[in-house]
Amino acid sequence: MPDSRSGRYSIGALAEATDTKVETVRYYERVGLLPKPGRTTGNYRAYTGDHLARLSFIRRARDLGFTLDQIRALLGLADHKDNDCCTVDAMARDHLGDIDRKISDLKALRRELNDLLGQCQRGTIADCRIIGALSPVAK
Amino acid sequence: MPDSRSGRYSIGALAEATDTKVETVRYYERVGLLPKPGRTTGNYRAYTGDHLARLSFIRRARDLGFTLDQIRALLGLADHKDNDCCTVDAMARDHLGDIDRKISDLKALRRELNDLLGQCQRGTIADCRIIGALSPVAK
DNA sequence: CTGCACCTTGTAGTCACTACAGAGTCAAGC
DNA sequence: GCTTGACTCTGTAGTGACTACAAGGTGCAG
Repeated sequence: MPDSRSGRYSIGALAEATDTKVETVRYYERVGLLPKPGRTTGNYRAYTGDHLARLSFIRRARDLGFTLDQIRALLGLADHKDNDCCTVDAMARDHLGDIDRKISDLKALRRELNDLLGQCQRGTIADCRIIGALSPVAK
Repeated sequence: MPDSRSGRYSIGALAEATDTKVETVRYYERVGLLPKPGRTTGNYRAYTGDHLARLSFIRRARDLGFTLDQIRALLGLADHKDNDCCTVDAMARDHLGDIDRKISDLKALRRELNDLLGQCQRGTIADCRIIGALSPVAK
């Protein structure tokens, strides 16, 4: 929770409010995703509500699987409120395509691994079908 | 293709045969997944059929999404042919569970992103639903 | 003998963090 | 005022699984 007098957050408070590790908050600052906050007399970072908003955006987008580069782009777009939002839409659409590809890859993988598992006869490694299926044709 | 006289492969030939980059083959050697091969007079690596078999195993397991640590374990098990294969089975089963979790996570993500996309009105960023959905409640 | 493809080692970069070490700050309790 | 403990600071290095590059050596065809 923010210091009631100044409305400012310590790094720990900001981290907790956004379910982020303190180190990660500093990391976002280092790579330029989160603007450098002011400092207290003791050189502690003092964040504002704007920082909280921005960090929440970043975390939410990360949860949705956007990369930090994509988020940088989204933040850039979000800062120009009079642009039209087709670019944002296109980015989300691209991302959706990526996710669809990943899902179908994983499903194929699942099928294959499951087939392998169905063949386990609980014998010795020498006739283990899983090891066999992973091994090359013959050597 | 192997040198016809010795049945040995250069690193490039091994890489090509297993659809692996040369650097990756050297990387597997460095991290102890692939045994160090013999060398030619000119200090080139000279691989045998055993190396080819082992690298094929590694690549196939990687394709199936096993981590290098898991592959290390599988290779260790595969080397003791009289062990029973329940351990292998359990590893594959665990891995299948991981994959199922990933698939359902991605599906949830997909739903969420798709809902967001359905709301695009092609207006300005100021009323973009995607940006809005990513942004925190109010600041 | 010249060119070129291939190989060698070593090092550093990628992504998105995460984990430390060693020091400083701050507030509460005694 | 002093101690304790939680918090914060900077800087550096580690993770996984590669990937890229530099600067040099090797091997072979023309």
